[in-house]
Amino acid sequence: MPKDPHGLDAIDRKLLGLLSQGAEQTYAEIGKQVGLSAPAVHERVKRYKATGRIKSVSAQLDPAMTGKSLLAFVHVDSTGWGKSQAMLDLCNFPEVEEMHTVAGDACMVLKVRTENTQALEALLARIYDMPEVQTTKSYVALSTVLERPVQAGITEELREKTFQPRD
Amino acid sequence: MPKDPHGLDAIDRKLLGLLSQGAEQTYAEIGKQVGLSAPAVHERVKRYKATGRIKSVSAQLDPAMTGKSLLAFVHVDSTGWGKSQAMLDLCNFPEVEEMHTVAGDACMVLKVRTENTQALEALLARIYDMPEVQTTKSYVALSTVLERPVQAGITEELREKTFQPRD
DNA sequence: GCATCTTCTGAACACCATTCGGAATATTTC
DNA sequence: GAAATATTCCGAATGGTGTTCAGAAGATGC
Repeated sequence: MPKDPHGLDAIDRKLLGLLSQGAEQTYAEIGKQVGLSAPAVHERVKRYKATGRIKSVSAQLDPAMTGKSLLAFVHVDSTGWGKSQAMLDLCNFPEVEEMHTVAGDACMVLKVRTENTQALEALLARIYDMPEVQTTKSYVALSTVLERPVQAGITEELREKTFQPRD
Repeated sequence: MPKDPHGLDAIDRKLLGLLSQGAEQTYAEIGKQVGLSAPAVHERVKRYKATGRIKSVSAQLDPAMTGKSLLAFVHVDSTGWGKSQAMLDLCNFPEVEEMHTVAGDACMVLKVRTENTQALEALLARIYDMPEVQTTKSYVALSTVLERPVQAGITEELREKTFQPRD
């Protein structure tokens, strides 16, 4: 049973992959797909939750079906340290799904989902109201080719194909 | 029982909100929080799945715990139509979580999660190999303030605070 | 105001998650 | 290398929960 550098064996990766794509099968059915009995699957899943590998099990909502048809990434450029209280307050909007501080020519990147362009405009107006905000750049999604949760797999190829310093 | 413009009443929104934040409670417990019996909750949830409001119920993995410590948004600028086959092939990498075509000064926005900077570099090298790709800009996340799935709520304030054309 | 459709509730059932002892396998230790 | 320990697994039993059903309550339409 060879273990990954992250303490996961092949069955673990397969299990996490299956669970991340749908946690509605019974443990017996899942077990059949990985060659384990139901209690064995249960034990492993319990461990994933205890160790934090599985953060939560939750329902994925369809954005369009709940009034969030428009997706946009908003880059915010601000003077000084970007993480102001006013910025953190944006997290209270259900329209704001992600907020990251980034390296690059923007201070923060927001992923927001609004009902339409008007609501996005209103949200942007709110952002511009902050005194420290200098510029925002919005990238409105025209079509989403792919959107999925964190995947279990890793590409070995990417780990190998790196430039090795010569000694 | 007043219905939203999206065919959802107050209980629906509350239910979807609860389920999107954790689908591990029993129907009886959930029902208690919204003032419904277990079978009633079950019926509504079944309807959400049938109508596509709930896309799936799945486990959320911790990126760091599965070897994806680095988060980056990659903007790809390409000549011609961005959605080439080579670009679509990137979806096969578990490191690529999102791919959108956007309006703005970039053609596509990718959300990628790699083990480290080396793996990101290898992925970028792969992108640059495409003949149509002109430029890429990467925004590496230094810290993630907020990251959560699609929320059920909508901010009424954003709908109201829009500029009304005068007639 | 009556008929129809929808949605709820409580009880009954069937299924599945969960627990447990014991066997098999890996890991450590001497 | 073999004994000792720890880990992981399976099969069977059980308690809890999802699920179904019939009937009541409510909403909707004519």
